[in-house]
Amino acid sequence: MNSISLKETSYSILADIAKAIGHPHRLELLELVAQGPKSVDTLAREARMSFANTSQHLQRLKQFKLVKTKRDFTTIYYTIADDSIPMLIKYLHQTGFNLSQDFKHTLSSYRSNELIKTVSFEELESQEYILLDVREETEFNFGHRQGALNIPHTKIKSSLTKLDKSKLIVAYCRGELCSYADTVVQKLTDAGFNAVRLKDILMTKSA
Amino acid sequence: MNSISLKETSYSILADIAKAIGHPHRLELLELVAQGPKSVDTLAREARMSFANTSQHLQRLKQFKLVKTKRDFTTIYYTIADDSIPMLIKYLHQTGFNLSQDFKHTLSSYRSNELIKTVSFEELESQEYILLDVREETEFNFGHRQGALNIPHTKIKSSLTKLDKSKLIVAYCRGELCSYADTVVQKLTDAGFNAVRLKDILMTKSA
DNA sequence: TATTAATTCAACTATTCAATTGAATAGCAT
DNA sequence: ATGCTATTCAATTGAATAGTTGAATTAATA
Repeated sequence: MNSISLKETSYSILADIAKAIGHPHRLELLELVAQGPKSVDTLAREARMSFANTSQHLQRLKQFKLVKTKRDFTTIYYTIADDSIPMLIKYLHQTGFNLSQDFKHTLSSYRSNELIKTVSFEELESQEYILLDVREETEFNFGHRQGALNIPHTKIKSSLTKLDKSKLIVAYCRGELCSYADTVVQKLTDAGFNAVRLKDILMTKSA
Repeated sequence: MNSISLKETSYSILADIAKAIGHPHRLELLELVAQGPKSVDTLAREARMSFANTSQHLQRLKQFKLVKTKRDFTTIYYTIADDSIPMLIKYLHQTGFNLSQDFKHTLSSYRSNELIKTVSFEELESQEYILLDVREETEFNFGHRQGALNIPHTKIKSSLTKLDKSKLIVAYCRGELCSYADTVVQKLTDAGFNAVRLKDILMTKSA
């Protein structure tokens, strides 16, 4: 193999990976499985895609080795295949943010319009706050930010007594495109809490 | 706009960027323009693509705002549109390396077979060496690693007297898929120099 | 104004990708 | 062996992408 065909082969492999993430559904599926093992049924529901379409996209991700599978009796769980993939998607978000005014502004103006404040760790400084992970318990167990309290977004209303009204509540979920933290911030604010959403995007297993 | 359509819009934008880099030719063109402004003619020649095809791919990259253009009389120069793009491609390389045995091994076994030693900065430690940038002078001027000497790969044979045989020569070019540094290492070794290729991949403007 | 250089656009053909529908498969329990 | 649950596969239709050929456009020069 000479250096030209080597170059062509190598670029083709990289292009295949980029194509694998070059569809909105597959990007979302990857961000979901990065939070922990999930079944096809769970992924289809969370992402609001048809079952067959979800399975088709998962086959493509599997074909290019971005996901791997583990069967538990009749249920097949999909997981992220390598820790570099969430990093790659993080940089894709960064590039999207830098290149696309639509990407940059529609998210922030939506949150601004809904009166959802966002905050980064740097902005929090030494201020006292409760870090609230609103993902499912299985996702929290798979990996979460240090010091976070887990209250799944569906259970927030029935868990208000667990929270201290004197402290700032900083909620996060699966990434910047996940709206569960938005919903939680709104509900907590309505209930008299001082609640904001964490800005930092898609995290690795343990922060 | 509700949160679901916001999510869909945002993922579509990110997917478009991923699709834009989801072709071997476009990946190569991006790595070339990351080294400094280049004309269509130059890009077609360097990448060994037809002129029309090169132009078509550049239009697609421009459509998704990964490149921008600047006209100098009749010549149009293409440049990288944002510094996050080389970072994104760097992570794509990392993911390719982690996921694909072919990607990981064909490059290193090719170099191993051609007796081209590779070395990283960490491995160099405090050893004395000459850092040799073998790209074109225009690329070197656009940005290069600190302390590097520039001898374009086409001029290496006529520049041997510029190099100190008592020192290790560490050559680099545009990235891990660029073979110019391979060629230079071979020629220098044949001429009695102790020459290796730098491992670290695609760099930003100034190291 | 005509010519040249550099580049983009349009049309065509071939190939690949995406969503849906329905069939087939895999594993487990009875 | 049969039935159930969960999932994958195959075929179809339509959309999107890729490379080539040749025409058209843009800018500068004579």
